Amino acid sequence: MTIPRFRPPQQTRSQETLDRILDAAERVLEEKSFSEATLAEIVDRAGVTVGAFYRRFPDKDALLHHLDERFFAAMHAKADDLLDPARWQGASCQDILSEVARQAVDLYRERRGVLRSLFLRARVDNVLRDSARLVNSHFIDRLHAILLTRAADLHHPDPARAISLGFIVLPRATREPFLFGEVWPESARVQDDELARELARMYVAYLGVAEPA
Amino acid sequence: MTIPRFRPPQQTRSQETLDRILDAAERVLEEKSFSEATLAEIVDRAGVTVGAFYRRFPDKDALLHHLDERFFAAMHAKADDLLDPARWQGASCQDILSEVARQAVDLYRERRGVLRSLFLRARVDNVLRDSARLVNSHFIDRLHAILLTRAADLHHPDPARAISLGFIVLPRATREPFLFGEVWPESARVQDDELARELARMYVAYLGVAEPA
DNA sequence: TGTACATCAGTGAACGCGCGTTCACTGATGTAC
DNA sequence: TGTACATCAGTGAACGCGCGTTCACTGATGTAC
Repeated sequence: MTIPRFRPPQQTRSQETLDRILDAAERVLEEKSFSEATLAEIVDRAGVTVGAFYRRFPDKDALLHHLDERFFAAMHAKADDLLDPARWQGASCQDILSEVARQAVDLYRERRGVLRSLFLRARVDNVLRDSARLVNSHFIDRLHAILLTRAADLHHPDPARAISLGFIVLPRATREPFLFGEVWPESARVQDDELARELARMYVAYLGVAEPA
Repeated sequence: MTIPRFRPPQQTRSQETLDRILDAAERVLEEKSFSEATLAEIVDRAGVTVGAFYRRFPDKDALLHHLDERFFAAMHAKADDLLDPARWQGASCQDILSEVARQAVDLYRERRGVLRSLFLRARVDNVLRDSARLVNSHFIDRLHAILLTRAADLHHPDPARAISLGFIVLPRATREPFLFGEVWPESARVQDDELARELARMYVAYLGVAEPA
């Protein structure tokens, strides 16, 4: 696994080219895996030629690493915003987890392309795997900080652990159809709203939140 | 998507060769994706040459379709066995779902290689996608048949739907780390036993099974 | 129970296509005086 | 405010490697009489 390198642009012209390449790449990745997506197609959509690509990136892999940096910076910020304790003063577990589930569904629907490629590549690329772990770790820490102040309401024998496990299950259950397609029969198809609602319900039930009287 | 073709062997010698190729393929797929796995490596491990491969299969894709047939036949049989109503006479939801969760974890650990390839390919190959849907449909039907006789115990507003959704979440939550690797930090790592136990607990809690007094 | 012939099984060198990468070149932008 | 020069940005044809696929061939197995 090579450390991703990247030559920063010196002129505004090249910054625009760079953005166009990255945007084009994301668009191609909506439909194709990273190895199916050819450089020819990407630069074509960006309206440049291969030479322009290799002026910015040492190789094709570096493109993915660059998408990774952009993406995980955004995710980190999202964790800070969504799971800010101040935001949830006086809110119930139910309130919090409903919103978390909804955000998760939206995220995976909107950025399925990049996410699929980053996710699959993380299996064999240590750089990508580590950044995924870091951001997941960040989310779990912040969720703990919020929910554990409500630990008295949770009837699971090990609330801290249950918060972690529940938060592992949530994205797994959410992203699969967006990233890899629907393998369930028609009758078991789920719309976004129902999915978010029921996953939140499942999480809440699992934690053993006391029913409001 | 082409219909998979397969020339059946006429001599026992060639049946052995065929088995060796399939076994070798499964072994290679433990570590690599289907496109990373080269025919050269597969036939090498099988101790034959490419020509022997092309005597049996029209192309590389047909290999995956053949693995698919073997695998989904086995899964169908497993559904019949595991979810046989007679087997669960007098058992609680808790009993049933614990066993289902345990079996799911075992399955995905043991057959991760083939499953990963079949799963990823199902996104773009209608034949594979349809056989996945069929077997999933079969599992859900049988689970309904068993659990709905206990519907009176379930406090979820729509028990039938909850059974379906819970059974969609279960394999999603189970297979991800086996098929695609662990993207969670050390502290959130889960062993097989705990995973199976907690997923069963989650499923039961979600259905709203009445606590035993 | 041999013998002749047809069919099946398997070999491995050669082919060719796709795709990432290179490189000699042209044009654009910035800088020194 | 021009002019000369250096550096940056981008072009696109050509290269080469990897890998799926083909094919002329040898050897093994079955069948008819």
